[in-house]
Amino acid sequence: MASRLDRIAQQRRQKLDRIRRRGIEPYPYGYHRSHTTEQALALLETQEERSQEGATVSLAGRIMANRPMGKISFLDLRDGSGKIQLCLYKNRLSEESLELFQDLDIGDIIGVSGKLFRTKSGEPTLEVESLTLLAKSLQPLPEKWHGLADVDKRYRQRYLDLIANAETKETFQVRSRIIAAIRDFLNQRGFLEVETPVLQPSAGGALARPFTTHHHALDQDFYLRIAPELHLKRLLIGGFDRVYELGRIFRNEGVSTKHNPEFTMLESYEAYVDYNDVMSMVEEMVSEVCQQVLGSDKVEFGGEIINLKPPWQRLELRQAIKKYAGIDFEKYPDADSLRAEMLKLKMEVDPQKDRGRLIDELISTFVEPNLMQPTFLADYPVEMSPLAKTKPDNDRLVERFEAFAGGMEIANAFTELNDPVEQRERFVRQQKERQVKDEAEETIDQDFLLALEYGMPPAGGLGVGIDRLVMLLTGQQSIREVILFPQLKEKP
RNA sequence: GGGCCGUUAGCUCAGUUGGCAGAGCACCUGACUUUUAAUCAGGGUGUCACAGGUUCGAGACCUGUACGGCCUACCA
Repeated sequence: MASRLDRIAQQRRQKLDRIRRRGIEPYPYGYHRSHTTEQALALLETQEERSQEGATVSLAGRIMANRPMGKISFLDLRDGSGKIQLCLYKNRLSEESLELFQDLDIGDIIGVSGKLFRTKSGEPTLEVESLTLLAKSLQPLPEKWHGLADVDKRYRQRYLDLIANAETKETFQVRSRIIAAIRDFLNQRGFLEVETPVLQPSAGGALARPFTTHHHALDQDFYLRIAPELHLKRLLIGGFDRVYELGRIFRNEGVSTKHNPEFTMLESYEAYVDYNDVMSMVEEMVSEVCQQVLGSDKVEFGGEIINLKPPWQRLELRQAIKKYAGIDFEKYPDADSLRAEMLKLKMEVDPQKDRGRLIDELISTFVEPNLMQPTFLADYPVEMSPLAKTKPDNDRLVERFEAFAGGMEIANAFTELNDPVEQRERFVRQQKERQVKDEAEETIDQDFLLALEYGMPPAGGLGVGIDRLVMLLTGQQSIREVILFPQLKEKP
């Protein structure tokens, strides 16, 4: 709503008008800078080493501070690479530049050229000889010393957060490097990066409520994908032996410090390996990425030092739940008996939950919070994992593991089920159970089942929650701190 | 969904027992030729989130609403 313009914005608009009246374009099309501020600092050092005269350089960036000292003004200029001090001698500037300077504010984006020197106190400085306005700022920046602390504002106006808080900028630079390092790791191992549909006629590969949308020309409803899994497996069938996708997926569920409705997932599939091989790959990948991005394979998270160096602890799920909850789920082969046992622990148990979900609750309540150091939990009940292959000697368990660190689940992987008949049975059983409980009906991806019938090589598949991995490596306790524009409720 | 906490100037925050709306930074005016959280002198720029209620009087107390945070619940 266009309410009353505040005082500062009004003053700045007046300055903007004055600048225009003098025939200066306040939003020109470009500026040729010769150096970034970082390069300029390096150049000054080189000049000093060789005792050279300062050459003229041109820089561009945002004015971050102004310290007028009578006939001299010192400004801080910031660009993407860093910042440098500017020095303006008012009596050495042209009248035109001087007039322009009077109408500049902190926050304006300018181009400057002049010679580099060092002040008495040793500060690298550019003496401004010419001054060009590149963009007039009409809004005051957040305060320079305390920065921007209002969490709501930091997320809704992330650009201000990035300007005001160096740590925020650093977090997202690290995020970018983590993702690049993951790509490097997988590419070097011969994985092919692919892209599969976000819009899907049936949302499979995970059990989560999807977002729905509609395509007008086709007059057809679509789901936003909740996982890329079923399409990536089609590519294994098509003959790509190693594929991965790094992309956004969407789940229409709760929002919390560990959940955002859209988040970034890595999924990889490798033919002719099983979940043990994937386990080795995960610990190598995470520790190598960490080493490459942070220069260490240890990170601090929630006040604890987490050592990501392989090998990670391996624990059978059954033993882990025994250890932390005192329940051996193998002794309770159905939901009712397991629920009764959980009630003895004074857990509030949802009577709707099936055995798989009860076990999941045991994991998240008792086990997950204890897994600060990286740990693989292995061998999950088949009810929890309809896409995973059962163990050769036990058809109630599947070859699946989840990786935990910092008390969070960061990866999920299994030996992929490639028996088309069994896969169909598992889907049908799952669908029946869901219908009994009157949950949203899930359509079976018939096209995927058809694809499986052509033969999928035995394979190990992996899913990694990139946002949570970034949280772990940057020490952030909220997923909103590692997503540039997290989902928030619209302000009225 | 439930519980607790928060919302005061552009930003960061005070505001006592209910009694004239405050500070620092930013901004405006002036001084200052090596400052760097520059300094000095002067200036307060506000729908106290919103809507009701109690009261002679509400930023404060009560009720409701919105948004946010934390916890919890939900969640392959």
